[in-house]
Amino acid sequence: MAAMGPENGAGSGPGGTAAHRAGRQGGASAATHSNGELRGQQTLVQTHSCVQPDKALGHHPRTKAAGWGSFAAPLQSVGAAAHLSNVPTRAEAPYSFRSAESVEMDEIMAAMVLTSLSCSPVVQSPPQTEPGPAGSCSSVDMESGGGELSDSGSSGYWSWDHGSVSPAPSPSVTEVDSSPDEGLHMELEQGGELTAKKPKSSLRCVYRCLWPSCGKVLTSSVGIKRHIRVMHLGTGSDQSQREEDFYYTKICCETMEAAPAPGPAQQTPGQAPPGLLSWASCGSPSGSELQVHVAHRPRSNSSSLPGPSRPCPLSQSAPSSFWQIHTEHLYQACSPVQVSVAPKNVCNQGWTPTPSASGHSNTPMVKPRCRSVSVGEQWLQQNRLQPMSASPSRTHCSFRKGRGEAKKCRKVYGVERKDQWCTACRWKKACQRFPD
DNA sequence: GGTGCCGGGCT
DNA sequence: AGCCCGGCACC
Repeated sequence: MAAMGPENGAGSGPGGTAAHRAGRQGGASAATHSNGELRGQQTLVQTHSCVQPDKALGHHPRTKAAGWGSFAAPLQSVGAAAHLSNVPTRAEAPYSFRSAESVEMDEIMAAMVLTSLSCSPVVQSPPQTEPGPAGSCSSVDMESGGGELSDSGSSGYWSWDHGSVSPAPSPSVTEVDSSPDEGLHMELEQGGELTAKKPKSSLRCVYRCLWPSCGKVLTSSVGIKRHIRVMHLGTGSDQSQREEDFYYTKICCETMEAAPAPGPAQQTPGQAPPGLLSWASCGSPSGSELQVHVAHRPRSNSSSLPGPSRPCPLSQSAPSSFWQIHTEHLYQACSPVQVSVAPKNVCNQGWTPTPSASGHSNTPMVKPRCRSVSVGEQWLQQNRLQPMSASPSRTHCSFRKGRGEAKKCRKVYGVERKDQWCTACRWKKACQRFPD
């Protein structure tokens, strides 16, 4: 909340009005003590928040990191500002008999809910409104950036193992439950639930704690109530028991049956599949709800990346990129490159260059034998085309590749500098420094 | 002929 | 595993 302060003034964006109205709703709901009425108010909040991000999306220019921040912050702040501005209104409510402390907490919670809910539809709207890859990517970062504000970090939301990457996405919705602090990402799921209806799915519901900086997700309503009661509301008062419903949200995850090949055939490029695909590159679970996460996952990976470079919808060969990186040095059994998904130039060239950029450029560093890398070699490494992304079968196949324009150590360094060749070349093996 | 590299042998 | 080389395919 403190971070929202400076933004309050600037929160009068295009979406500010809607958010403000949502804030009013949220404020009212916060003061309301009837659960049923609460739900009704929350529904209204959701309705408003569904509209608002679209507006905002349409008007906010997508820029780089500054863009995300500047967008996400207003989203957050708008709700908070709107809510705070409505405190007097709510205070005037005839049934505001709570203690000041309780009211304050309600305000916080209302702001939290509004903020999170207003952010959620952003996930889906970008692919729909802006089919461009940059749009889809940017929106992801943008909204997830907003999520960071009220939650603990960006990368720790999801606890699946990136190391267990498999080219084929495996359906595992249960991983949602395992994450200790999803935070707003669950709202993202919720947003996905609102708009992204997938064809066939089995419904599965989880319950997320809306308490600030908690975000605990449980699979049973009883459990989440107990969690809220014990962890947040404290023992006892019937009031707190009644408010349990307000401090958690039910999230129905539609577990879509795993498609063997999540290809672009089912959906148009630039929509959910991009996220799914790029997500698949990260070993993501596949699921209608999780596709929303997918849209975020790359952010966490690419958050450290400078600029607009981020996974793009074209990342269909991403899995194979991993494969290549891990099989690239099989001959000498070098330590596999820690793939930190560095989608440099990904948006421009698709996925295949990525492995070359990350894998090969890192190769000299990973190799046990240290040597200086010439400029020409660096250029080769960076610009080498990989018409066919290497697949695991590549190491098995013994067919001879055409030489083409491949530059090998012999060509690069010449026979006179044989000591600079890669080991494989010196051994008359397949060159590992400049693999095709 | 030069090159890339598979297959195999040697240490 | 590291090293070396014969031999083959490709250019």
